Amino acid sequence: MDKETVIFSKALADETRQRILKLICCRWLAVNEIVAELNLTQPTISHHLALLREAGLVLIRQEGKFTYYTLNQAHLVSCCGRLLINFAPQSEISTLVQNHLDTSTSPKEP
Amino acid sequence: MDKETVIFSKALADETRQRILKLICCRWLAVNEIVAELNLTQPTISHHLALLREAGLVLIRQEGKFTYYTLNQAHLVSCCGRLLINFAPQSEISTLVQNHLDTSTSPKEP
DNA sequence: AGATTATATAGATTACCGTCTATTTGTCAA
DNA sequence: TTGACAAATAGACGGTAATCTATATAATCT
Repeated sequence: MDKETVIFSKALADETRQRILKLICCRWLAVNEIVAELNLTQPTISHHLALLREAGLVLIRQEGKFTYYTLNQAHLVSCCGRLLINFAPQSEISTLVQNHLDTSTSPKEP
Repeated sequence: MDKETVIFSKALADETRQRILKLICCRWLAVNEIVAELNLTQPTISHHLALLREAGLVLIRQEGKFTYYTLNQAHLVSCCGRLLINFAPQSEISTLVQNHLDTSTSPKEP
């Protein structure tokens, strides 16, 4: 059983977490900036960020008293790819993904 | 907010449901056949199948007193694609998926 | 050092979810 | 029509998870 895809799906299975991921998709945001965007308390946001961190879905950078988060796109791509390969092996897209994951994880040709 | 990706993720956010999807990935199985494979009661399996049905992840065919289920690969591909486009727009794979979804949902050229 | 701000953690509460047993509904065969 | 089997639904129960308030930890500023 592919446990990783279950962990991944659980991490995404909440509207608040998807809103957070959308916010930090292509940029680094500090926790208080995320709090300012969503209508929730700071501990709630920290809780969700901890879950996302455990799922490997965020990258973290500490800077002074600020902690910046951004979405780990590579891991998300890898997990979506595994879902496609596991559950849609007959789809054309799966072979595309398969090739992509192969070439993007192996070292470059000389 | 993309509600569909939340519904999709919730549907996958359980090990039992992923095991069911794996079983019915490329074939039609009756409920009692699924029950026989997993170590759970028939109502539990029916409950999960209902959730998967509401998420659009299964196709259903009635035949006499048997009800056959199979994984709806097209819908799974579409949802994974939306995850990638939403959350990994900078990834190479996203443009591949984008093109794939465009061409596979529009009518064929004459 | 003390005050202030940023974030994480602890603990409580409430709602939701996975599973079970019991029952209902629907289909077929005798 | 009755009996047997397939599947869905109802209701109960225990566990998990989302949110909050309160507090702890850590860094910065005066």
